[in-house]
Amino acid sequence: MNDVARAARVSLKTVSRVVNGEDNVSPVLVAQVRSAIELLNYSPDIGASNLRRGDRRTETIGLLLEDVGNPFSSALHRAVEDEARTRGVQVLTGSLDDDPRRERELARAFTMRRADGLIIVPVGPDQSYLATELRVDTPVVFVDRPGQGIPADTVLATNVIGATEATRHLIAHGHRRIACLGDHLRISTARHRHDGYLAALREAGVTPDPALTVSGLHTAALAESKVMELFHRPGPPTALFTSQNLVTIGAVRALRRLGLHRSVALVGFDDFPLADLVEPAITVVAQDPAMMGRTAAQALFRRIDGGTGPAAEHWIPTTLIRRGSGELTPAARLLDDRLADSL
Amino acid sequence: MNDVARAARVSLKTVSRVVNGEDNVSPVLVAQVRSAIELLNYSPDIGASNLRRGDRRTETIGLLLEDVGNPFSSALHRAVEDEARTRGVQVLTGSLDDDPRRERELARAFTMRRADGLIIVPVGPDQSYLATELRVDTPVVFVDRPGQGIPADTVLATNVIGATEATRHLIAHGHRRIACLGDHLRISTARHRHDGYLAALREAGVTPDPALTVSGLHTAALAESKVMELFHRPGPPTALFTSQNLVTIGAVRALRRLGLHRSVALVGFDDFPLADLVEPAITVVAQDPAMMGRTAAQALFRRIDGGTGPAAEHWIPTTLIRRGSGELTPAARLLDDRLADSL
DNA sequence: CGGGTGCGAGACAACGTTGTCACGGGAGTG
DNA sequence: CACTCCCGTGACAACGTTGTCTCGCACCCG
Repeated sequence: MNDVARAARVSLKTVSRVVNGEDNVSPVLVAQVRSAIELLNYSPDIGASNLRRGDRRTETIGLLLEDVGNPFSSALHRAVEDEARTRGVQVLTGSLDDDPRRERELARAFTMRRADGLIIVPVGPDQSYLATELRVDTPVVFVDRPGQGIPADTVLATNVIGATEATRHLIAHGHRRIACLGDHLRISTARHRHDGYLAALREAGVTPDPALTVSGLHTAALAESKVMELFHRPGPPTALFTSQNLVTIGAVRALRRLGLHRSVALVGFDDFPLADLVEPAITVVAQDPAMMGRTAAQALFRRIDGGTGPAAEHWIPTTLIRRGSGELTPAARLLDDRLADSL
Repeated sequence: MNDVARAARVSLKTVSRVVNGEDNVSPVLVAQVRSAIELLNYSPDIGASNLRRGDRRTETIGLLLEDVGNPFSSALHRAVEDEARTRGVQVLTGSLDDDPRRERELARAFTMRRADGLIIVPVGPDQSYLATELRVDTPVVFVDRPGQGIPADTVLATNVIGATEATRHLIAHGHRRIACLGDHLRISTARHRHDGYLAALREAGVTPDPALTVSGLHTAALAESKVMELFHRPGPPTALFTSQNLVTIGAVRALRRLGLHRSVALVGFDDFPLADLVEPAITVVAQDPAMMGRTAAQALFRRIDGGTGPAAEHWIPTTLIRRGSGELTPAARLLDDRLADSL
């Protein structure tokens, strides 16, 4: 900027005025400065600018996701980016991989870069570290899972309701032995979806069989092998409720290998691309990750812009999408067996 | 930092020394400073630090993707992040949505934030603007597509070879009327894949039918309708080569609606999740986005670390994955028709 | 015992930018 | 014609941090 001032034969301050589009600079000097900027390929340093400025905005926010590579996270990411873009704000991203240490590291890294705010899909059991790790007045919004130990706006899917609806749907199709497969129950989404499953059973007067709940599934491969196992035991289920993306996919693979994909009903929580193209198409309780991301970003920017008031909870509804796999009845099993025999 | 110095009753410089882990500070003072830092929740400002520092590293890089939400981009993103993580570097991301204006805007935004380097999936026809938009010595790496107008390391999939292999595979299964469906031919990947398709036809002595090349497909919905159209015209193909992810998915949907999914062969360029679960499973020429991202990041960090030498080209090989859809023969069509009649 | 050496610590300037204030001159007012 | 006011411009300090220089002191060697 010094160089620009020299080249344009004006003071440093005048260049600053031109760059920031302030009033009261004569058109002649503006032109001079502009051409000097052009000539020297000058690019303002937003960091140095913040240093001096009163308001301190880096126009950058941090986004801590489970894994930028997975569909749910990347849909969320995209929505946050779109919302940020309308404000000229850039997004720093990081994957947590279920590692609380990593969560903390990233929060620190983004704080050192003076992010204006953070959107977090929390993985650790406790986020109270944020109170000290963050600078005062750095707003945080939690998405997908509630954070613990620090009040903050939170955006959640209606996990219990959605899971209840999924299970109720299976019950309505005549199922009584319904398995619930999901991640560790210490993860709030998995727990809430399991709660919804139990609620629907209770409501229908079905006594839950603990042998039909499998938790701790966090990869498709693991889910696949556990489902295989489930069907090699006595008293297998006639329907599956899979409470997460990867688990659903693992279950589909397992049912296929077992030749049961046309006879065992399946409803998954969280939609995924191509769910409509497999045979049978997969019935799911779809979340709306785009809406969740948009809502979270809007909440964050409201806080960044000085919004006050107690921490809010935003509930994003889920939708049951009937595609076929969830509408199979227990009878289909018998029918299918006969069909298989006839070939 | 001033406050910390006061609280620890030492000079500013001593705090700086402790924070940066420099030698020659007495253990007593180190402890004092540490506890003052703890007490005040002090967090260093990496921006201010760079301002003074000689080397000027923000430990932040920029990543310009097609769309953070699509599987190819997000796999790339993940690999770049992993590579950056080992170096304590954070990643700023942005989606370009095929908009050259956006490409330029983001390059500028990341430059203002003093990113140490940029990894770009270029969309514009010309990247020479980078020469002026970027600060000198900001390295750039292009991925997936070559950039024009500025020399830079480039990471590319073996598009021509992969497309040739895909088409050859279809020819080997007896096909002669093979359609090539893809994005605008001004996009280099689409063009190269089309070139590979033509090369394989030529090699086999098949005269390409221009009516079997459809370009300009950039969404699954558009691809779906164009494929439908293709089969409502006289002389339809017996096999499809789809040169991109979304086009493949659109084609699968179309074939299904037409009831041709078991009789018209299909090989897609670029793998996608669940390609193995649809019926028939989709044969693809898989790219290795993780390898591409890793390679790009490594190249970038080499430059950031002062690596010199002429711009390098890195070619990442593709792999043909046979899953069923690409192994259907023209005869399958007849067989399928008869089967359909018999039901 | 004198002089050199090395180590711990601080003072100060500078990085790129902007807020604040001051200054000079032309226009407008009485 | 003197006075005020406003407009365009520049000088200067300050933001948070670190490189450079200096200083005082303890230690070692001859």
